[in-house]
Amino acid sequence: MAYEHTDIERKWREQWRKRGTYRVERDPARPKYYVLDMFPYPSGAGLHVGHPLGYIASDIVARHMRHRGFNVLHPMGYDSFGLPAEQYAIQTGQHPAKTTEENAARYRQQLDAIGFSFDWDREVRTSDPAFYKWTQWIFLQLFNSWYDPRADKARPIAELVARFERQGCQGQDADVLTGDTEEFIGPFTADEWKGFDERTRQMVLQHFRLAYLSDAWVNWCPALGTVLANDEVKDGVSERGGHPVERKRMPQWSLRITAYAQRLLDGLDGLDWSESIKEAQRNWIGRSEGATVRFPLGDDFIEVFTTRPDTLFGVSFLTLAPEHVLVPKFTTPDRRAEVEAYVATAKNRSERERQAEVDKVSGVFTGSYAKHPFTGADIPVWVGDYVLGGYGTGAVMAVPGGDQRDWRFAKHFGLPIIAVTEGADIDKEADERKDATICSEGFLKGLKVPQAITRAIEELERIGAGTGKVNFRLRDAAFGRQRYWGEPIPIYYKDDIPYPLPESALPLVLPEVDKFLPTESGEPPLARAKNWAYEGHPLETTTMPGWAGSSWYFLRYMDPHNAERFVAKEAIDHWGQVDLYIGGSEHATGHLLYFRFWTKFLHDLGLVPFDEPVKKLVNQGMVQGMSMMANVLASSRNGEEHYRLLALNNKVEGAFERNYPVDHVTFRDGRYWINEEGANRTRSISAFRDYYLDAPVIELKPVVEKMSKSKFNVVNPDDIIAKYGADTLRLYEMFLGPLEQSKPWDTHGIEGTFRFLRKFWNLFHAGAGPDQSVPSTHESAVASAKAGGGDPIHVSDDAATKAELKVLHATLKKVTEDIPKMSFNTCVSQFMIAVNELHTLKCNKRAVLEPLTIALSPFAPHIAEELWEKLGHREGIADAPWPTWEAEHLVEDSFSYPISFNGKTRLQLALPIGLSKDEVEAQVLADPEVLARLDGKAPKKVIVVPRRIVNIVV
RNA sequence: GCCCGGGUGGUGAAAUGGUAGACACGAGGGACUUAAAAUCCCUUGGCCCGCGAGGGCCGUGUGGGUUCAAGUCCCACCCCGGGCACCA
Repeated sequence: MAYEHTDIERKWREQWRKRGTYRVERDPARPKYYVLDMFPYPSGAGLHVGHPLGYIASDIVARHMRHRGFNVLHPMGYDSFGLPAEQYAIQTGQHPAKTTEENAARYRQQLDAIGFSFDWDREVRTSDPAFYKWTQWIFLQLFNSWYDPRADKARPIAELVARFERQGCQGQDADVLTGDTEEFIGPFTADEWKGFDERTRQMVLQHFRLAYLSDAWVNWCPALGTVLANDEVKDGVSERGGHPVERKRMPQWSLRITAYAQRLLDGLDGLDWSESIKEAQRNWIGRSEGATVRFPLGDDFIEVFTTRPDTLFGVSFLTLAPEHVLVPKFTTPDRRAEVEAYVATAKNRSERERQAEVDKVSGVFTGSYAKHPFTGADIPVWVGDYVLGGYGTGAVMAVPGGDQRDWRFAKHFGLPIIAVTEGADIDKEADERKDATICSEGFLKGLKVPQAITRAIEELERIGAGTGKVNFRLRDAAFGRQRYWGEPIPIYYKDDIPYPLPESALPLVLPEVDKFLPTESGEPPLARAKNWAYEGHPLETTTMPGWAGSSWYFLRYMDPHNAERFVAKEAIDHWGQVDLYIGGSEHATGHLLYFRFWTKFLHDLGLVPFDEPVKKLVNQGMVQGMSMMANVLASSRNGEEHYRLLALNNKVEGAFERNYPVDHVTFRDGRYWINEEGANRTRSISAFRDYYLDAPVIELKPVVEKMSKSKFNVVNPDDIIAKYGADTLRLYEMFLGPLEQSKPWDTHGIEGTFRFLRKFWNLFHAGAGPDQSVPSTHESAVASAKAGGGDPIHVSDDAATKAELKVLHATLKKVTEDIPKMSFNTCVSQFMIAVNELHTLKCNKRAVLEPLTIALSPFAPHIAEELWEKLGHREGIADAPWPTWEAEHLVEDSFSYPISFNGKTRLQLALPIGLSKDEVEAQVLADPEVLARLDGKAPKKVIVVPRRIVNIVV
């Protein structure tokens, strides 16, 4: 009978659900394995064929490990808070919860159709109060913790308070872990602490809490009533709507991830992650060693960070960032107007812009002079937007002789350029070499750069003008969003001082609001809620960002229904770290860094026994779409002829004989783009051409680009499954190429994997019925399936031949070795080879087909399960032990040696396996053809690699 | 500019330093069929010689090198993709 994938797959989807095949319980008797996919956001667009790529790979590993006797955790859920649902809500008034519910249902339907072995009983959603109760709870732990530099870990804030009461804040404690914009808090004594009022105490503690409220620079858009991310701002206006955006200091919740910078950096070394992701994280954390230097100015000072204290004698001016807090103080009255004007424009430019426009030098003199700590010379203080407020101290000591940006600034404003290194041509450019010798006058003269750095730091520390310091590029993470659809932050305000909600008040459930927009006065949407208060005190109105829930969700899967704890200790102890995490590389520095940060924090509190969430990380490549571009010759109104590009997402042949939906035509990037899917109205291509282009087609060519709805090149897995089945889809996605690589999707290639499954099926059914050569109709297949799956298969219980066993074991070996290497494409190829060979051998032996079915089941679970049942098994295939390969079946009697002359293969010679090197050489040199080629000459050298090659050098 | 990937047939690709192009698509030819679909068989990197059996030369982005032997290792460069960047 024919391979009726639709019926088989429907049958097993139901059976697996009924039987609870993929439900998983903790089993201490077995070793555990945790396979996780990156948390998806259930978007309204549904899945395209690129999305399941990683899920299929992880499913294969999960199923494989289960066959190997592991207790496998393989869950799925939704990162269901997020912007798209909120935007949709703003536009339509539909509650985001409803949109989210619908989208999740659609996702589920699509995921189910692919036959994943997810344990859906463990599904979690970040927008579910039962889940975000614990996200809020972790936030409270962060709020109630500080980072103790002595222990190098987070500790309860109560310990810090006790410490202040005992000995105040001195030394190391006073070296507070400030966020990027906090003002410096000086040391204080225990008595001073006791004398502080509540407001001051809370303010001081904000400087230590790991979740803290502080004033931070944000891109504020008054028209939208919201804060925008850097990439939502272009040319000083919002990308959406073009409203003006200003840089503004606003109270913002932040997480002190900077406290973990060094540990986040160090932890990377032990991880089995791709080097590119680890590098991206290292760059993002951006550790640099150097020194802070204080330049006195009146009763105050300017502190800078530099990696080159050896160039101190080359300092000719200081530059402050426009947003630096001391700018107003150091501006002299005669300069005030000019400085204020400059600051007003400069600080409103986004950081992106300031960084992008390298050649535009701008700045202004404040009128003040600071004292050089070594020479006592007067150093003019400037303001320049090439200095960023958020990095280092927001001020630089400018060394035009040693730093190209300082050099450009000095050239532009005619400031002195002092040579700091020997051999520098400072008229042309700064000398940034790190192997130079210092030439500037002073005690560093003649030293090499590294020695000079050490010496300069010693001197700075000796005279109390500075200290050696490690600086990080990493900044604290903004944690508040002026949005509705996120976790409410469990904070209330009493006399404007933030206090945490008690644990008993969690979850703080997202309130109903009349509109999902900011209030008229610019408050976030939550300010619209009635009675948004705790015991009469107003509640925080910002919500958490998208990455909050995803920073710890992997723990919740271990114990998803626990109402008492975020996860039970026994569950964490059993499941431990994620053994394999699969997802896109776009999360390199966002999610994956926060994920590690939260895990380390929870580890510090003794809540989890490990401090890295993921042992092995694999990034799947992108599946790209294929767009067809047509070059057409078009005439414009003024009569000029020029080429236009027209894109189609279909094959070239006959493209212009079909009808195209006009509403799927867009003009973008100077091109027309058409899509032929989903038409309401259609217009023939000739009419289309007349209407739009009036032009003949000149050329058609395919273009590979991102698969996306906006490019009309999306391929929906549902369509593929309807035609070929989920097993074919799974195999084909894996067959496309290495998992990590990006590759274009071409539906045409799928025929090969479909044919393979049919051939595999036919191995069991050849000669099984009178009509085997004639495929049965769809109706008859349904009927026989209803009869109880008792369709005849035709397998023999005879012993397998040597040749058959060789095919089987070669395949088992390849697949067993390649799955752990994530090399799934080669597995599929091997299955194809096996089936082709068994077909040639006319093999229908149970002894061969049964183990092969188990090996195939992680890749194509439906067909495997169906055949498994037909082979007479009552238990499902999921727990069938993985068949092991045996080397004895792979030994050959002879090996066909490629005989090469000077490295070029010229002939083949079959020789028995057991021969020694010398015997091989003797036999080869006795061969008539070899002799003929040697033409009487003696070979210079003969290389014999047993079972590999013979190379004759002449 | 810096840091990661990657360049192999018409296409997706394979290849512990050891027969480059497995496997699959597409294409061409053939069988079966009234026909189509499905299935099966053969050919398929390029060029050249030969009626044929067969044989030769070239070939893994480019140029060098190491080696008996290089897609694979080393050096220099070019191109494509991704990330980061006035980071002091």
